[in-house]
Amino acid sequence: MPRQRKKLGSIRLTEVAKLAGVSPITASRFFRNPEALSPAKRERVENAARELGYVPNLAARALASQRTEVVGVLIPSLTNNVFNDVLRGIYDASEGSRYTIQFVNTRYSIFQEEKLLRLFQAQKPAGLIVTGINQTEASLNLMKGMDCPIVQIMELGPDPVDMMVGFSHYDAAFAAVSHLIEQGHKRIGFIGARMDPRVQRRLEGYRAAMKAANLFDENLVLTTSTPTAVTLGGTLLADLLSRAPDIDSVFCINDDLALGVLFECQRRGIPVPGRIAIVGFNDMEFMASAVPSLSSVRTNRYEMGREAVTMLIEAIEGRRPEKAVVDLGFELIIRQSTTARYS
Amino acid sequence: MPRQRKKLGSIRLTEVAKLAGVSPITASRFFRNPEALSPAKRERVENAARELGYVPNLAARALASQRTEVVGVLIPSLTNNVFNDVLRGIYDASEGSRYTIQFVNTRYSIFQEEKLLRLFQAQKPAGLIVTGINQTEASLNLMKGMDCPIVQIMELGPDPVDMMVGFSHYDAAFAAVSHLIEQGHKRIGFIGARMDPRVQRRLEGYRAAMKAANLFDENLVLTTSTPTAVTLGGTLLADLLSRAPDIDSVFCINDDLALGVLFECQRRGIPVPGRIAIVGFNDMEFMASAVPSLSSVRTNRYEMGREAVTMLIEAIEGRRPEKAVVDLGFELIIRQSTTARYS
DNA sequence: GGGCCGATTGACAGCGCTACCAAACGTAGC
DNA sequence: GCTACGTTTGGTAGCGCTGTCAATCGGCCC
Repeated sequence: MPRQRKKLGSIRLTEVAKLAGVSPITASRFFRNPEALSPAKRERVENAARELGYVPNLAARALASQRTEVVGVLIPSLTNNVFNDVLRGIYDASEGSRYTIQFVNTRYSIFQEEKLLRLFQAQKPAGLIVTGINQTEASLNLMKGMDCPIVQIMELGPDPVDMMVGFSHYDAAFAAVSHLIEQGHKRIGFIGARMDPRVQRRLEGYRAAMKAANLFDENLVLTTSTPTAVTLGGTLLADLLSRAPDIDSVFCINDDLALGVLFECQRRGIPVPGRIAIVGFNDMEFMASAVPSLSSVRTNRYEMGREAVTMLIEAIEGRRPEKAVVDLGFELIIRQSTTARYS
Repeated sequence: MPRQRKKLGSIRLTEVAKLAGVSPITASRFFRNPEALSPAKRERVENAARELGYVPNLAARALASQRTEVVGVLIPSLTNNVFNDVLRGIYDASEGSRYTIQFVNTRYSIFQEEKLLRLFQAQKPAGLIVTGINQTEASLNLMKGMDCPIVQIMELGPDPVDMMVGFSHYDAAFAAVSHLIEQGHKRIGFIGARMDPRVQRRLEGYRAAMKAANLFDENLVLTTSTPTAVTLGGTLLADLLSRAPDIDSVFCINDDLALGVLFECQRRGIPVPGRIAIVGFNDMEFMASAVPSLSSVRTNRYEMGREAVTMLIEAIEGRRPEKAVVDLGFELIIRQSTTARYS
């Protein structure tokens, strides 16, 4: 005796096929590769689908085809505004494509990342976007074993798992600090928070630029593992000033810290840039508005997201981009906080 | 003749069952409702699964069970930092649960929202979180027809589709403006951007408070449909000043605008709060850091995300929360920008 | 007209899991 | 010991779609 199963009222592909007068498989093809149908049938199926309001069952499709149309995105933080912009680029560029973005938060933990990677692996995603180049050995093996394209974003490195879109944090920091040096600054402080791998590389860039000019002094470097915040910028400046009162400028590893530093200067009546010059990193929108306007290193975060998805989708669909590694560069944006000596 | 299908090497439930010496269906039960198994078998299945590194195939599960463990989230913007905090709360609270968050961006369009809702409907999500209470008629019907719990977030209204977590934007704005009035301000400007439904309600709150004090003047209200930005705050203040040079304070519908207003005042040498007092909205982290520190209305965005998911999951699992509508309130945070007359 | 080839179309089976019911297994009461 | 009842376990079928290969069709050349 046949057991009754709750029959969902939703329209199946078979119904569409019946209405269109074709076989189910032909209807199926219409949704995956319309070009393969003769114009007549194509139109018939299209009309039938529209008439019935057919929506494919993705679970069934995934089960039958052994793959999904999900692009997994592993991002270390939702608090850090930088990733907002990246995500926005990712979502914008994926819109209109057949792919669905599924993003997860690694919380700056490579072990969490590994765990999530394992989860994704089981889901057989169409592609993967991962942040950075510092993965665990196991994660790297996992990624190499997955037969889907992968883009590493945010930075560049010598051994891409597959593809890469980023820029050199080292070079960017080097350029920012060099600018300060050119402006005649000698006691350039470094203020860093969170200290994730990319921030570490900015520190290396700072160190290299300072050493090259024979200006490096460990006392000028102040870092903390605390998550970044505007308020923290003020606190860190206070700490740095008590340790090295003679600083004449500060390189902040992001704009929130830079803004906090500016506010702390205002609070203490320290002229910016007269007494202390400030450079931030990322060039968030508010940097141009501040008084004085704040110099920063513009990074192409939105474009990074866009480019990563675009490359990924091309690769998924068999059109691998010529260049597997894309350097989106950076731009030093010089504003009043490092030039005008007006205050 | 049997057609060969690419046999994926991944371990299936059957393998686990075999190793554990139970039937597949028993193994299946272990993952969905371990309590139903006898302790002995439970352990056997658990060990077998661990040994084989079994990960369930979600597509097959979804197909067989006719439901997914996906929670859909419809958010109007990724640019607006407010939604960051909400999303963060959503992700944090869903972590550790079996549910996966799938979020989409409506771009402040109720038609885009309707389209996405339709998409979700086909996916049979376990639950849904939607922003606000202004949906199209079709969207509302769609939602009522879906047999999954739904939480509307960000604001409150008289007719919840199902559940609601938010606060009164009207009351919050009313409180902020009343505070300015109490401080003796009479020419209180209103600066608004984007003007989405929630911002509209803040405008209504402003209008009501001003009218109640007999201070309302249409010339004091400056709005634009442009997306919000710090720079925009400065521009809008400039516009407002040229239209109503006698304003003694400004209520900004968010903190970015408030910061822009502060910067513009600094640029023009206008003392804050001496000549112009400023109140923002949301109480972002930087408000406390600014010089002078900026008053604002604290809204519980992170908690809103958390609460929404928590209620949703409870409801999905059959434990409907007692209160279907949760008011998370707001708090007026008074700082120097509306009190200290020091500058 | 026949044969060949590429373009379309279709039949069949099965992806991995769970809903449904039935059977087996306790356990308590008489 | 037997029945009654609740608990645990298993068998069967099928969720809706697509991979694989075979069959059919149409056009073209000789």
